[in-house]
Amino acid sequence: MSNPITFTIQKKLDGTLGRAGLLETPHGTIETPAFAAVGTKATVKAMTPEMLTGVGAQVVLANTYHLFLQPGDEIVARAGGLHSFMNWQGPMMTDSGGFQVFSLGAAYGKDISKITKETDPQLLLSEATNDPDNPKIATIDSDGVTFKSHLDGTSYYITPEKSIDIQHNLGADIIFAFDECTSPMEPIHYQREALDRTHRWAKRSLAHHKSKENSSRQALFGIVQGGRFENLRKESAEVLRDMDFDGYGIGGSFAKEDMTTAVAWVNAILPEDKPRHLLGIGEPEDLFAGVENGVDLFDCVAPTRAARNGTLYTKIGKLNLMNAKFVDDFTAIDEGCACYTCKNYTKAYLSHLFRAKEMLAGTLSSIHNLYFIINLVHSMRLAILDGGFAEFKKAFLDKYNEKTTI
RNA sequence: GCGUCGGUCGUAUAGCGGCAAUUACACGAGACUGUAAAUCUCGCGACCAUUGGUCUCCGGGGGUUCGAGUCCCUCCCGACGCA
Repeated sequence: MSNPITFTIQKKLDGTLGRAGLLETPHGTIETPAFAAVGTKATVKAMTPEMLTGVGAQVVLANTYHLFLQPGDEIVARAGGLHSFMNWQGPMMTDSGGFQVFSLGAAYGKDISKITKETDPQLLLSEATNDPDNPKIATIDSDGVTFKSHLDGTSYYITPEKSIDIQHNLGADIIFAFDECTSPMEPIHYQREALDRTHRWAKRSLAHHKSKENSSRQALFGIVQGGRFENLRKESAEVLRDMDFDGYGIGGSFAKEDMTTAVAWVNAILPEDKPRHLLGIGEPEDLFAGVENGVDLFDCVAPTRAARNGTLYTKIGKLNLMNAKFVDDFTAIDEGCACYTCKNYTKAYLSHLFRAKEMLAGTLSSIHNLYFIINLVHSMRLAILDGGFAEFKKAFLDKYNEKTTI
């Protein structure tokens, strides 16, 4: 049986874990490092597939939980799979629903997300803690997770096998094992327990996947967890390394300063010849840190969500287009940017679209932000290939972090 | 001319004796990292301050009251009705 994907390292970044490579999938080759556009519900919000291509997107990540609820994986299967359903012919991935274990569980109704700056011990809440004001809608047991649909309240029980079955119906080129994304606030005893569970689920996901014919055309990535703890992260990398996954995801939510170290611990252990995907990471400084530490793939909602909310990336930092000062600023969003939006529109126009609540605001902004982030990661790849990574990183970040008043 | 109902923070509203005063929108700022998100949070009379305080404030003027956006008188303005 042939492998669904092939990963080739083209060049390594000297003195680091970084590398540039080619990841061949049934729907095309991804040049890595690469940034995947997030299309949770089989659409990158506000964008058509043609726009995605125009922005340089190579791969789209959709979501198991959301598509299972709506429209249902059976419908997607009858449509011929995600690619034909959403008219995206390039490579695709699906997340397993593991993130929803976190976002609809421990994080539900709370002010914690993928990267948490808060280190307030008040937030040291165990997953087991139940806040009566915000009853979580995902509850974990040793076998799987009960989700109460955020759409209509119906309860569904998702096991590792169920997640794989759904992902087989969805038909992405790369799928992920069902895991538990934990909060960075969890104490070590809970991380230990959750990690053991994630490892059991990884094994079950893999066994179930391998038992199906789909495993010849869909690759399965196992997901490393372990919170902020070095011993757990390393153990997780070792345990998963010894299973026959096609690649690896690095998951968990982090305190800001923990992300880079966790990635470095893990990637020093994971097999070098398999691709690694850092789940849900996407701010420029984090992308540099990921690439240097051996990450090949990223995905993040930040560029598209921020875009819809009026925040645009530029070489000199982020801009909130809702600010009064942009109302009559007739310059491009990001001077010198080659994207469709920057070539054709001004800040004043985008500002007007946002204030007028016109849909095009989200579209034009998403085009720019996705182009910006995808192009940034692509530039990192080129810098690895031509040997100028360190210089590129310094030049970019110096300018990006320079607090300029516009 | 008579009668009725109304005039409150940019706009629209709430308020029926203890109010710097409700709500929405607008406005100002901030947040957003495997999408419960075209969303959310905060601010929106002024000046000090650490909790808090001082002043100004509900069309104008006068009055009743410990206390008035709220009650009374009067004037101005608007809508409607009758002439």
